[in-house]
Amino acid sequence: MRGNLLKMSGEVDAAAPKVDRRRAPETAARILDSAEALFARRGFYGVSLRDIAAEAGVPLALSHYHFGSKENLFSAVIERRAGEHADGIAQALAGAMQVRGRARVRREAIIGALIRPIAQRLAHGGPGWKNYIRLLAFVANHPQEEDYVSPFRQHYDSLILAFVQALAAIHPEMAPLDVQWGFFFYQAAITHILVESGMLDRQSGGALRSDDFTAMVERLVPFFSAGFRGFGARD
Amino acid sequence: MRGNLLKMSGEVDAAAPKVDRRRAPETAARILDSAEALFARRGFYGVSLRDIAAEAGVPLALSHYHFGSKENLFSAVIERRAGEHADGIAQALAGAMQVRGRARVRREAIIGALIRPIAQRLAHGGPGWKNYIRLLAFVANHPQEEDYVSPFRQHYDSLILAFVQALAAIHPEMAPLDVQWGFFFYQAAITHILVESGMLDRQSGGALRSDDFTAMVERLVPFFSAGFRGFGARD
DNA sequence: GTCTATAATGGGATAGAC
DNA sequence: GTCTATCCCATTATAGAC
Repeated sequence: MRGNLLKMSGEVDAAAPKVDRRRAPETAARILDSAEALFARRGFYGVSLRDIAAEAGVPLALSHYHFGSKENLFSAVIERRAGEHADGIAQALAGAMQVRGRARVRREAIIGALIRPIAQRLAHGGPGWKNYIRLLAFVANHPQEEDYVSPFRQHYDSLILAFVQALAAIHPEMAPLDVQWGFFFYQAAITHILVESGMLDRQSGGALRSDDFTAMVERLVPFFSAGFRGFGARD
Repeated sequence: MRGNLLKMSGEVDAAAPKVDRRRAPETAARILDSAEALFARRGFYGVSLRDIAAEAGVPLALSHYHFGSKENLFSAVIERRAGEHADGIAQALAGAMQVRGRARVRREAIIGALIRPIAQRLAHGGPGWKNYIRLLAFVANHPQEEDYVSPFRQHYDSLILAFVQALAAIHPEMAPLDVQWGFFFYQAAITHILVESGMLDRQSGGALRSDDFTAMVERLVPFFSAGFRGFGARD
């Protein structure tokens, strides 16, 4: 109704106002960024591909062109950063396992090796990393039977196992199952904290802020380290 | 096509096979039960009113007749048990505040007063209570800006505040903000544990079960009690 | 209060021009 | 690679018979 009548004017529209953004990688990245941000806030079912495309400023069809389906897009969001994220934590753990000294010092190094790389990325990784970490926590709080959770599981289960083994190694006086329970409590707390539900901010009347990760880490490590003492860890 | 042709036979269908379930309260309760179970597993957006009606064995229209909208139904699910649930916890806290003895004993009484009534309902409250508690944890892990979260907030914020004040009262040697951080960590861990994401079961290879709430409570209370010692609580 | 039918909208996905 | 238009189905919600 509009284009056909003007077709005959040929290629005169050289100085077209529309930017030429025929660059697939950039477009795909924009879609991933938007999906990351929206999935992190409202979950897999709470976001439509239309929402994501609108946020990215691209037509709906491009999300299908680049990723095929909504589930694939979700997986791609996880995959984009999973390796780098897990590697950073694994390196921190490796460093912590070299720490020598009293049991308490070594234990706190290991405990800190999980949360410190995460806090670092939250503070200096930019908005993409913030959204990614929030999304990971969000997914970890969902039933693991859900299909879309599987890419998350594959990357992080072995990582957690390595932490439990490292703690068990420096605490031979503890029952291994108690080590596992303790680390599960720690992991559980982190998982809730990182979704930034806003509960702490509200309940404290603003005195404590759940996005003040520096303050949070400084409390988290000694608190959970002391928790292991409650299970008979020597110091 | 079917009913009209037989209409003339009058009221001979006295022994009709279909049960007369013209009892609104029972039907409404069935819808609430199904909604509770499904929302607890897949969240607000992950469940359709069709899913709920099918699970309840009632026509779709009845969910609108009894509750008006999906959001209202969600609120009704929360409201049905919120008072009884919160009262049980408040009573447990009141009992814990009467406990005398060493600081550690009194502190563990308060810490246990949050999780014990919940574990009790999980063990003996029947499937409805199990689903309800899982749903509460699920909601607590969602951004508090979401509209459907507000009925949750209204019931539980003041409850948590009472716990923090009770702990602060028996630990005047602690900085009040540290008490608040510690209880937030505790609450955060519980919030993740109660969604039963299945992480513990998988990571432990089945050695630990996140639905073994008796074992969990016996570990949870001493662990988090010890955590407060890491913040300088006397024992 | 219950139930069938349908309205009205939004969802994921695709065809085909450019 | 990009974009418009559209298919087809699921969704919430309502109208109206019983």
